[in-house]
Amino acid sequence: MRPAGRPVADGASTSERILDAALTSFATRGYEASSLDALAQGLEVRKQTILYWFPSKEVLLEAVIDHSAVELSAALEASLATAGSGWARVEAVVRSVFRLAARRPELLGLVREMGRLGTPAATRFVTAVEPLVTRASEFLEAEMDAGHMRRHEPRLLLLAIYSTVIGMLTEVEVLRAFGEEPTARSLVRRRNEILELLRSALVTDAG
Amino acid sequence: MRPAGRPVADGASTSERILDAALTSFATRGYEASSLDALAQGLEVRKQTILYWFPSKEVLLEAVIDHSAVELSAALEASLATAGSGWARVEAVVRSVFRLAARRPELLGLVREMGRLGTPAATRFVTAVEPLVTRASEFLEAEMDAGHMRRHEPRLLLLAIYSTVIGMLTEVEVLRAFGEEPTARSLVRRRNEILELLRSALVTDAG
DNA sequence: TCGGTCACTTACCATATGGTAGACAGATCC
DNA sequence: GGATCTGTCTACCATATGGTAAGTGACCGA
Repeated sequence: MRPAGRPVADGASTSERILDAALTSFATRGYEASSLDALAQGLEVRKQTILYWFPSKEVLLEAVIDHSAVELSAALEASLATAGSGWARVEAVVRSVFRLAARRPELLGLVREMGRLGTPAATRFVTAVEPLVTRASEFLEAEMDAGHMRRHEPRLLLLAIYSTVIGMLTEVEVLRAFGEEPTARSLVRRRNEILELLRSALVTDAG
Repeated sequence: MRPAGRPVADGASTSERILDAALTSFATRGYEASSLDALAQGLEVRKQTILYWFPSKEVLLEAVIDHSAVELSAALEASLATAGSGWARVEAVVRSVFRLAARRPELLGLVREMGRLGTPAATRFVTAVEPLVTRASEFLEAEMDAGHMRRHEPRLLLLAIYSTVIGMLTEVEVLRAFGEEPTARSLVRRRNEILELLRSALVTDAG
């Protein structure tokens, strides 16, 4: 029995730990399938502690969405801000998405979960990510104008890149279902194939 | 109040209607988030009728998986059996996947749901689809041997194709979240872009 | 030292869930 | 016409769920 009262401040705060565990659970098991009880048990805390920080499960979801959108945006904004232009810069961003997928798969998992969650949640997420999408679109458009890339609708292009990466996540799941745990080597090779696929589809001879 | 006793035999049988509704619900809302009550209500039937045909929710899931695997395999085996070789035949199969995604999105949605469902369910599905995967792998390998396609590990190649299509499904969801209902025109154009992407990545000059 | 706040607890509650037991009505077979 | 089988129903149950109310102890400022 853990005593009541103010806890020892070891590492992450309770609300942060809740957010993190909720993100993982929502992204892997799904929002509706995640129970507050199970969440609390994993955190070695009572369910009411969760409801103290986030007055309802829906509010918790919104907080998870906002938090994730910020983290996602920060990670990608950083790579978007790197120097360079043309394909090199696109490749840098895509590689950072790969890194993000390896380091925080829950983040991309949550994005995938968006389709399942209703319009309100999806809208909230999209709104939070909108600035990032706009920046990326503008960059792509500039590159097309400069003749470095084939002309595409930039939003669709982003979606193509995004869905390719999401697809790679799914691939890993399917491989596991086939009982073949992908090796680090094979994953790296696969990434390079995907990059080559994107490059050949996007870049002009001048790029 | 619908009377008890034997129902009128109008169209699909009850068990088929249950299977179909369950597939849709499992694929869109997820297995755990789908309640038997809600399912029954949609079918204008009591929950116990579902439990009469499928003695537990888990058995229902297994039936849905088996049923879907058969339908999926049938649709793709048919297109695999078409004449032709090289890229033309690959394109025929991919196009049939696109058609399937348009006609029965639940089927591909269930495949995507597999990652969430535990190992038993995923194993069951993979086992049921295994012959199809083997056939497709053999075809791809033969094409590579004949020099029509660049050399890849055929399973990874299938996964690439699969994840590209799954990705396109996700794209539509994201577009909708952005409030942009994709038009039939834009979807067709997108499909052609994806086919071109695959072609350029797979086919050799001799293909 | 003492009241207040903060972080977390126990004690409940209404509802929804998957599942069981058994009644009941129509069809079928003898 | 009665027994039986089939498909659906009503009645019920144990458990799990999201959420409310109220308590408890540690810490803090006056």
